[in-house]
Amino acid sequence: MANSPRDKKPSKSDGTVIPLIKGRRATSYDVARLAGVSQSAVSRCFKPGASISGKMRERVMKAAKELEYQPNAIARGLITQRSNLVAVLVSGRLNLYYPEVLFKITEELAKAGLQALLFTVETEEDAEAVIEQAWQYQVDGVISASHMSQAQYKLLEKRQIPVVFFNRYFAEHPNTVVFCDPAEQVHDVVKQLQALGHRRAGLIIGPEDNMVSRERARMVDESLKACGIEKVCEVRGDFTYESGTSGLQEINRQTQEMPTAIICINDMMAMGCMDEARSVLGLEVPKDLSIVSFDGIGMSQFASYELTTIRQPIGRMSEAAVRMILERVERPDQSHEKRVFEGAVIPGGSIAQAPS
Amino acid sequence: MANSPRDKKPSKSDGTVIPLIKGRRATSYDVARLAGVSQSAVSRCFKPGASISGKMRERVMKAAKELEYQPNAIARGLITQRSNLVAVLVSGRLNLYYPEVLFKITEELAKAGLQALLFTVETEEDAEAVIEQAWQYQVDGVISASHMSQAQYKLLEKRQIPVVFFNRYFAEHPNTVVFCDPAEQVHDVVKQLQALGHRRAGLIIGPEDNMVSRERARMVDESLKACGIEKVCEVRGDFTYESGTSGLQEINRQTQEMPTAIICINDMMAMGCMDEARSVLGLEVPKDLSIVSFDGIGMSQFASYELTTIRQPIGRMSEAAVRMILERVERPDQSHEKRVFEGAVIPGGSIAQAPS
DNA sequence: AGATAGTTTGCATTCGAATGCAAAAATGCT
DNA sequence: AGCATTTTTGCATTCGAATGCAAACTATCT
Repeated sequence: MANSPRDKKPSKSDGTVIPLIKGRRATSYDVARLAGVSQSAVSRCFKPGASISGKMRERVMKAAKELEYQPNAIARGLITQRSNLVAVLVSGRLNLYYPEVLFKITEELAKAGLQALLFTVETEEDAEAVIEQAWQYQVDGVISASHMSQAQYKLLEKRQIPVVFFNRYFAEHPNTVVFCDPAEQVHDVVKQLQALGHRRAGLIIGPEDNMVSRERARMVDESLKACGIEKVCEVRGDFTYESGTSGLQEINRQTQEMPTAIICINDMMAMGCMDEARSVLGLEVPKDLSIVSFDGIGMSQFASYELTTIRQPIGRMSEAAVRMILERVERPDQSHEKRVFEGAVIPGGSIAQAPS
Repeated sequence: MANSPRDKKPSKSDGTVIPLIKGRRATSYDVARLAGVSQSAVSRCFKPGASISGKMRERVMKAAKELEYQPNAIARGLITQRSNLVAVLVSGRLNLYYPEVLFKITEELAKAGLQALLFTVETEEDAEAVIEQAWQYQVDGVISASHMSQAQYKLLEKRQIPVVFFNRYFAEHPNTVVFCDPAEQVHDVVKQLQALGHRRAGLIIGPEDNMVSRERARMVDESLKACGIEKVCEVRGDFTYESGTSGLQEINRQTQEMPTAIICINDMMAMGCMDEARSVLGLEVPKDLSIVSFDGIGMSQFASYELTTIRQPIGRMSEAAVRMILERVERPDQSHEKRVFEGAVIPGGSIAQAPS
């Protein structure tokens, strides 16, 4: 066993370097042979901070360049127990909040030298399968912006895979979270509505099991109460545009007299709501109906909508999520942290004086 | 060397199974030990179609379940030379065509047991870095829906990494491609414009280096010529909403008299264009200005826009792309294939009789 | 120069699963 | 039962990089 395994490969024993067989990629052994050094030296050249002399580094790098050598991340992962892969769980549903988050997170991960392994998750059953997949791939961490049950979270915890929740968390459990708390802004916006003479509002909320929706709805309820605005109706949607349109119809059906303001729990539904109001119910927005919402996705500011909405600082939140995953990977036993960002009101053109 | 390496791990030599040290994941050796079989047997149990008896499978599976064993995809990848990872290159720019494609592709990959390694690419320099990353991760293939130079493609080819291009290709090179060719539909739409009395059209195209834009523009030019519609103006955008708004402004500036129809090379720009026409230039769409475009993204059918657009069958195209990657991975020497899908006109409310 | 401390380097082993080969077991056939 | 086949199983090795340890250098100081 004194010989390196590579010596069994076709190579003249006199040390002459033979060309790589077509398609085989250069390994650290190939580079070592060409540079006339040991494989360990090659390895160390590619490890920042390793003990290596300038001369050696130069020789190795030259050989590496010649062979177009790049360390094999898979093999590295095997030995270091770090894959540098992070599973990112998002919903594929057409709620355009997700792509924005996803792209931001991917970018931030890339900056930190990590790769995003993308999973789309629609239900908790999906999450089940996804978690197993992620586990097989030895992901260093999981950023979850989509469904995940408590049991599933516990499983990941037990397996010591750090999880960062993006805009969701389990109150009963310590967990690492990035969150946007728009309480303040909700209050501002509702006060604005009040000042504009609104006394009756409708609410379009999200799925029952969705925590963001529940929280936002709670804040809205509180603020409405505090401002003396009556909630005349509450209907449930699923965050999509379509459920915004049907939501408004539903409100229209359930009330004898339409409320003067609609609060939607996310922008997509608000857009559906606005379109429905204008093109089907023949209402003018904001003259006849004011609409406000949450998220502040890019689209919400298109001239057709110009929503008054409460923006989440997605960029900062994504950055935070990646930082936190990194930290938890480095120091898994560190205690959990919750980073809560404020929202910000984007004053749009979707609210106005209440009609009399 | 007669002992399995695992025997060096803390385990009583009498064969008693000791509990896993906290956090260490079970390996095939652990399962083998617990089940009293060899590691190879365990491995074979998880390989579909391997030669194994029912009794053996049962025993192993029981032990595997107990230890929550799942094969380590990283280690497997190392020995099989297949990572089951596919790099997906998209643009992170706010062109909402990408998220749709991305989510579809991810879903299809998952069905085939592959994982999407997500990369956002804005420029060819980005592509450079991304290709190196992908190479390090031993991806089995690349699906590129974003920037990639010919040199970069050649590099991947040389490294024997199959590439499937999504809506782009190099004419000078054999390559595997999924493409949407809307020539027929362009002709239909332009004829419709003609029938509606349009004689002067403006064109908002995409970046010069973008092949989809070039091709679409070429088809539009041809059809316009064939239908006797004059192209009064052509301005360049970058596929974003904003470049649609500024594009229309530019057209307004460049022409003494506005054209009666605008053809946008993608939906996002068309939406910007439409909003600008309505809210800034005070034009009614479609009464004063007809707008048509390409892609058929979800948003384009929102009631505020209802674009007449030429849809790409993204679902089928994504499925095809994944199939093709799989095929090329299985049989790398197979000749290339180009799958060309027709577009489909979505008749919207964004065109009407030309004003006199 | 010689002793000492500090760097660099190479050796050998390790990560966890897959697989060619040969041995062992099960099956079929006379 | 005896022999030939076929199917299962285990052994030993392999994939490619990282790393603890000891050996081989360098640099420093007296």
